[in-house]
Amino acid sequence: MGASSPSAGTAPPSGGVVTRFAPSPTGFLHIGGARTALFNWLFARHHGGEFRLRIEDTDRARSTDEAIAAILDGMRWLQLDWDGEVVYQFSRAARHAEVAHALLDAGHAYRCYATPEELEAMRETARAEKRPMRYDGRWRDRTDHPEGQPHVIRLRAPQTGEVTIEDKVQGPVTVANAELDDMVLLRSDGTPTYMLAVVVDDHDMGVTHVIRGDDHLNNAFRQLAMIRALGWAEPVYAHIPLIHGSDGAKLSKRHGALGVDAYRDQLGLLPEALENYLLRLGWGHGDDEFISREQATGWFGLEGVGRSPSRFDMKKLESVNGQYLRAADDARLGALVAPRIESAIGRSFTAEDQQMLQRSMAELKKRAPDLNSLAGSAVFYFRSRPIPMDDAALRLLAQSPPGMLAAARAALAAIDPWSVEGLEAGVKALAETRGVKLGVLAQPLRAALTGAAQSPGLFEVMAALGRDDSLGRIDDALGIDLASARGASPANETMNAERARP
RNA sequence: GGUCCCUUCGUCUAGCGGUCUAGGACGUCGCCCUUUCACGGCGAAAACACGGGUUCGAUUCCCGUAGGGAUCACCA
Repeated sequence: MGASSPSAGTAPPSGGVVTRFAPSPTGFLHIGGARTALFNWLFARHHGGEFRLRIEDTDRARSTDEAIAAILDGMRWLQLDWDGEVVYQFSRAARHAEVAHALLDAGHAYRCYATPEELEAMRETARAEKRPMRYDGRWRDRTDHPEGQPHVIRLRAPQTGEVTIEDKVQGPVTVANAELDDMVLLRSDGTPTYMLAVVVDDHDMGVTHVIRGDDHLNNAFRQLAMIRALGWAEPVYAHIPLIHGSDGAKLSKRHGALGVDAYRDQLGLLPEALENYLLRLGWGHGDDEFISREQATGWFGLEGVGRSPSRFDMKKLESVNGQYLRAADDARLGALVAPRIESAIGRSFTAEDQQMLQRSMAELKKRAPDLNSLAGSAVFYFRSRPIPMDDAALRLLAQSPPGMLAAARAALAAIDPWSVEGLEAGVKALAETRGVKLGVLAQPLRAALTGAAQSPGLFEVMAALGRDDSLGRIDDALGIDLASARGASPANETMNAERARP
């Protein structure tokens, strides 16, 4: 487990807004968690307050260090910086127990000796009668406590009346106290339950606004009962709707829900794109689609958060990503894409490669929806001869009128200087003398030079490749036995083929 | 099943009683640009779940119905 932090950290600031993101480290930082974190971050920053991070690792069996690392990594990637030290909930178990015992001493809690079998029996009858399972309070008023027997500590919750939460997103939500039972605060092994831990930690950390998924809305009523018994300040609640999959059900692995690391590595997204997409999912500011972090910080408010769950749309995310990709700095893109290409071609980049890559970005980024596609579209520059041909390229070569490529090769060999203008003039002249459209010449050339059917402008490609490599690649293509090449080629391994889809 | 929540184009949303013959974006389709694919430009199809109220007037307010969702542990 990670570093311990027995105290909840810095003292609660006076008056300011304090939000928190409190994931349990039982898996990666998923998309819903990322959005919750983003909303909390934005709300805190908007109000000039604090945004804290707490790892809820009280479930010892399911919490892992890998998950903690993944969550922190994801937060950093999304640039959701938190204030103060990370609070590890497990390390605060003693404080949680202390509060539970204070509640016990004050008569707001009691010891319950019901056995697991008794509880299971209660569950059975509840099921049979189609009622929700509720602890029947059999130890609530008993004083004949068996000495030394295992027991839990339960909250003595109000049984009549009702509670209303003025939720900032959901509005006022009222539930009858009769619907709630006496929840367990301290387990029989003395460890705190989640219900106890959140309340105590939120209080000790000075959290003023609890912004979380609305799967916690029901919990809020029970937590409020505890807060009131303790006489602590009640936080403002805002329960945001969950993100659903395309079928409308809560997003899960079944929908290919991935950790944010996968959005970065496998899907090749830019963090600002994911952030923008997540922000617009369930929140809006007029017709604005592209919102910078500065604008978001200035505009964000709980009033803008929708009350109905929204569906995750990969297509739109990709589109947003494409927009950010086109706007991104070429040097930055080159740096992000380089490792992907290096692993594809199996060698490290030289300084020259770096420059070539960076120069190619301006054109390539216009047609790439993500970093993987971008890498895939740039990789042909760095392949060593003979370069692999994909099926579409082979088809282009096969369909090209006989002699066309050879004629083009001859014309190109005579071109001087080897520049975009010179190349364009030469090839266009040849097309004219041959009486064919430019495309008839350009397509087989494109295939020969790039191994693909799509690429940036042909003349730019040739200019970048240089005379020797360009001519060499054409010679290689001329030598391909097209009759047997198709299908037998091991070469249609584009990076896109390796790209994982959610 | 109990409780709670939700319901505008396929999707994300704008709309906060009259400006709505309902706006934007993604996706889809068509056209233009063009050496390919994109990018870009132009255009099209596409929604207020249903039924009652309230009101001079409902997409906007209220109530039902239907549909969807969340939650019902000594998990978090």
